[in-house]
Amino acid sequence: MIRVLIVDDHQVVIDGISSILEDDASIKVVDSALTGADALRKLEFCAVDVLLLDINMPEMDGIEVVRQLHKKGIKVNVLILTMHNNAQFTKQLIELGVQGCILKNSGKKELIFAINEVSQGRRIYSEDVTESLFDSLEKTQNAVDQVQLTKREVEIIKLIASELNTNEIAEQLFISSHTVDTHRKNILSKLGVKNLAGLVKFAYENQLV
Amino acid sequence: MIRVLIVDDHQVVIDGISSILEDDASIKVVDSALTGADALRKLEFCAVDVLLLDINMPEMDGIEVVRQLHKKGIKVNVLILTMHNNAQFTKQLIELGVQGCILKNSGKKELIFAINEVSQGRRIYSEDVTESLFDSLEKTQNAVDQVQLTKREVEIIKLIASELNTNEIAEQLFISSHTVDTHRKNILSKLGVKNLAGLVKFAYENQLV
DNA sequence: ATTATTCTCACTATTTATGGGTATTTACTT
DNA sequence: AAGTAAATACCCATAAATAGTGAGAATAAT
Repeated sequence: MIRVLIVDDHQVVIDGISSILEDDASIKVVDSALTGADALRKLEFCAVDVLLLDINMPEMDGIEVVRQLHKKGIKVNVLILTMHNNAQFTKQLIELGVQGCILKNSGKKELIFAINEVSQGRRIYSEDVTESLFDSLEKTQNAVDQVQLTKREVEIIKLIASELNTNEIAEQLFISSHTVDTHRKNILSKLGVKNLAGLVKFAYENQLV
Repeated sequence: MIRVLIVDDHQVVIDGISSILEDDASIKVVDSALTGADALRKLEFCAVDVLLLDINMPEMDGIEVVRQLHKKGIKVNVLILTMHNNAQFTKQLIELGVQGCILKNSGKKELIFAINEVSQGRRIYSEDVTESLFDSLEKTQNAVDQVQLTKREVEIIKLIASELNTNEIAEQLFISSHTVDTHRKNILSKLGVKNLAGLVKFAYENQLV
């Protein structure tokens, strides 16, 4: 028997999902909450296997709820319900260790299947979601080929990104610090960024780290 | 009929894969190459639907081959063959727009299926691979919770990462630049990093950007 | 009500980074 | 042989960041 707690700011959604899950003998909706705060409260006293969590909620959104769960040391399998399919968002969820994420327009079968998987500690991300994650990862590249950086410049970017200053880089490469300075200037102008921060950003977005 | 070009630095692997693919009527191995450079040469004159590409090769590795393909404007569906299952690596592949990636110890069926999918322009990443990608994404978080940053500090980190300097941040937040300076100092010491570069790195690794 | 944290501001001093030049040597291309 | 790109090096000047120290005011927590 899988005990589920439903969290959504709309009672109709809660009722709808409840009625769907009622049909399944292996799942029991033990409680529900209309706010994140309420969910956290109930999770402290109520044994729950799967937390069915809406993302878009006023005041405390789903992500914040998960963060609080971590802070309080409450361990529960989380299945996120979301309407949109944003990649940046998905990334965050995965990084938070959320077990699963399905779109709100998923069918009854998908929902029940997902709850079962998540309750076993397995990961479930609907195809649309992973697809959008891949898409977002794809975007980043390209820039490094657009900008004509020399080998030496790439080398120096990496060293800058690893927190070395001009002198340290000069020592490591056995060249004058003046030369490193020149390279820095050229890099900044080639990348069209204002300062070190922009440089490190570029390094990150182009996997030079 | 799917035309395949096999690239691997071991002739035995090429022969092995060839013999597997021979059994399938819809796939034809048109040629093979033992080095990345040779593969690039052959791709210019030979019509190929799917490039079956080994990653670990001396001199020019698979990733570099894909980069060169982009540079030369050669468009071909790439299916990567890999032995290990490294996440950082997978990320790079996805970012390069590689259609698929399967482990060398995959079975015959998986391989043929993957080639078919990739030839249609669809994406195929074996489960192990995506799993490891998820794992790596999960690791990054935590740090932001470990370090006790205040709201203001997080706010300032974001502004620094977007290439604003101290004065610009002060203007934007309607506070003195001295205050921003103090925050910067506290942030650097809390994060235990040496300079701006380390700060921006932290921002990136913790999705504060 | 008291404590603790956070946010705020200031001063000095030093180190680093940035922006503007110029110039030489090497290696590769045509 | 001439031209070009890359790596090297130096100068000057200014802007910005880092380090150290101290301290008042607002807020949240107990």
